[in-house]
Amino acid sequence: MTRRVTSFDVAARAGVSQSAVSRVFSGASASKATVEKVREAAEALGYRPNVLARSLITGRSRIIGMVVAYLGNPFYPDALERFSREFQDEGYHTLVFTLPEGAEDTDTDRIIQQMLDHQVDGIVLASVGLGDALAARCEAAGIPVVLFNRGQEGSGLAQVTSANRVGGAKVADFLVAGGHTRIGHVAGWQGSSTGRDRTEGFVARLVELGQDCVGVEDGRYDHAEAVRVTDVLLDKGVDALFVGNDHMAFAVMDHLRCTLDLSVPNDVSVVGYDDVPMAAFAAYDLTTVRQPVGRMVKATVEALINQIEDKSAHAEVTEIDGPLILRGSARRPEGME
Amino acid sequence: MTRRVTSFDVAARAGVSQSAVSRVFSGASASKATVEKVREAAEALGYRPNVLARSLITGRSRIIGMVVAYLGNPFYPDALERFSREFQDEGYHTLVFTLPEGAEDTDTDRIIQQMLDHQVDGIVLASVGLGDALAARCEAAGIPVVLFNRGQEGSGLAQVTSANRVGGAKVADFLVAGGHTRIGHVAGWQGSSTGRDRTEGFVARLVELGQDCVGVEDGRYDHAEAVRVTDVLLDKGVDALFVGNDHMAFAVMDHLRCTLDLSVPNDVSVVGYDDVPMAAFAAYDLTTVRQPVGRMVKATVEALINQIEDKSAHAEVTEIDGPLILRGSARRPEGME
DNA sequence: CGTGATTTTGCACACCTATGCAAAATCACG
DNA sequence: CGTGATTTTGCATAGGTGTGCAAAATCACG
Repeated sequence: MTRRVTSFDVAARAGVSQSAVSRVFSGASASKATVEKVREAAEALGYRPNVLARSLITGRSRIIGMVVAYLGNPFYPDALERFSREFQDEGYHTLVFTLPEGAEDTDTDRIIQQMLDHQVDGIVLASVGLGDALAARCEAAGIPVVLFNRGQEGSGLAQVTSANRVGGAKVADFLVAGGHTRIGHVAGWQGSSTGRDRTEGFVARLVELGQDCVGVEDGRYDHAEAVRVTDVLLDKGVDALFVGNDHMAFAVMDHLRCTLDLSVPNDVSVVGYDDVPMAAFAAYDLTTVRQPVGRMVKATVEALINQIEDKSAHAEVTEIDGPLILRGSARRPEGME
Repeated sequence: MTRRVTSFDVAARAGVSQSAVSRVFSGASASKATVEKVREAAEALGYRPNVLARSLITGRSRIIGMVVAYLGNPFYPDALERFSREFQDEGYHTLVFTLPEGAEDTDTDRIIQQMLDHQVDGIVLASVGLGDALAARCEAAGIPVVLFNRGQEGSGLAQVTSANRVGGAKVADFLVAGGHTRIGHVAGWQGSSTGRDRTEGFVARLVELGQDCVGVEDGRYDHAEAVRVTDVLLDKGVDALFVGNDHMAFAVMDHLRCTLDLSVPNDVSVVGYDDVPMAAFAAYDLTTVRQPVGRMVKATVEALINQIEDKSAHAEVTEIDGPLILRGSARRPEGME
């Protein structure tokens, strides 16, 4: 294994000083002639700048810390893949941090320390399940943070979500227009902003339309829990269910159809939230509100990089609207294609 | 923003030299007394060793490069999450690299360069879709590599897969025992070892049992393609299908049931491979061969770390056996629970 | 206490690049 | 060509740690 080739080697061969080489590769000013000589020598020697040394001295690692929790919900892998691509295209890289199951404060602290240790330039918190404490600590550490698919009121943190309240309202409009009169809601986890917002927008619009929600039960973004509370709502005689995300909606549909032998949408209409790829599978054919992952990711990346490169850029709150995707799991209003 | 606290600061406060501090934190020998003093001073100042400086000098980053491609198949997010956890527990971290859609050689080169730039200590290639060229180049770069869920014969590379041939054979046994006489196969991508091995084990066992496979069609691990070739096989009058992975099996089942209005398993039995979480969903209730992700990941991590810490450790080829999980998508033999 | 064996410690340097500063070179222009 | 303005270049140092080497300290033991 031969020694690494350094900027000194290149300098020697090109007949210039090491700093000249450094300047060429870090984009500082240099004369045409030197740039040429250095490029040539570097090419010949196979030189590449040492990222570690560079980071050490500039204090910028070009690494983004990405904290994820439940990749079981297919919305997140999709997002993660896009994040990785986008960051790569911007010259950054993605260091993944996974929070253990029952994340304690001590775990949170460890994760943060590790991110600080690696001197990440920015952090994406990509999961509704992440506690407020984590976000607060990241902020306190002076590293730019963007919350993805998660809000936190009054925190002053940058955040990107879909228009959850509006989305909830769209579902209310749709179900009422479809002639449903006993509408229930398997809510997303009420400890999360997405869960609360969707519920809030949904219930508020129902009331505006002169209906009362027959029941709201927290499904906690969990399969088993969603099934359990579905039974509770069925006891109240619902004819339509708005479920807080697609992942739970699948469980609810399975339960209705396979366990209880009910028909969806004839006996009960089901509407989800997210529009994960699986929602389009024929077995579910789920009517749902689309979260525009692509645009959400782009907005997040942009916001984060802005903060990193221009420290004065202040935190922005972005909400991206998504359409209701009409499929077969919910009865459609007359004449609506 | 206050300056970082360095080993010199700690040394000053503890009344020792900087090297003493270094030794305490890198686990070298030191007297009880100094360890005590240094620990105390470090605690008081909130000192943490600078990972970059450390990596720069030791040449080891404690970062693992993880190359993934299609996170659309839920098998991989699951694996990724586990990898991240396992590596974290071992004091390593996971830098994610995503290959663009139509990965060209030039893309591959760029990824490799980026991994070299970051001086990753090891690499996990976690996707059947990754070309041989990538693996070869990683190897050539002198960095330990382990192929996850992907083999490459005669390459001398370490690899961890499930027992794909055996798994294929299990499916053959099961379908024949179930009384099927016209068995077809929607194969996994034949450009990948997993695809080929499953097919090989399956077909070989069928022949052993005195049956001929009615047809083998490459589904290329793709939804649309799987559906297309299913039609081809149906034209040949199959009464059972072994599908190369669960992801395709879902598409096949949707097509059979929802488009063609056939019954699974009454008209056609379907068996998959992977046992992703979704296979247990009631809508599919898919009989499938389980890939023991947990054990596969552990084996991969172990093999990689062995190679990293003991350069003399040579590449091992690990195959982990998984059971056939009986569910409702395929007719069961008499008396089999 | 004396002597040799062993452990602990500090010094100085290596790792590789970016950058402030002043000298050198180039340019513009009368 | 002369002079000042501007660009380019090299020198030297910083960034924070690990580690070989020799000196110092400790230990074992007669």
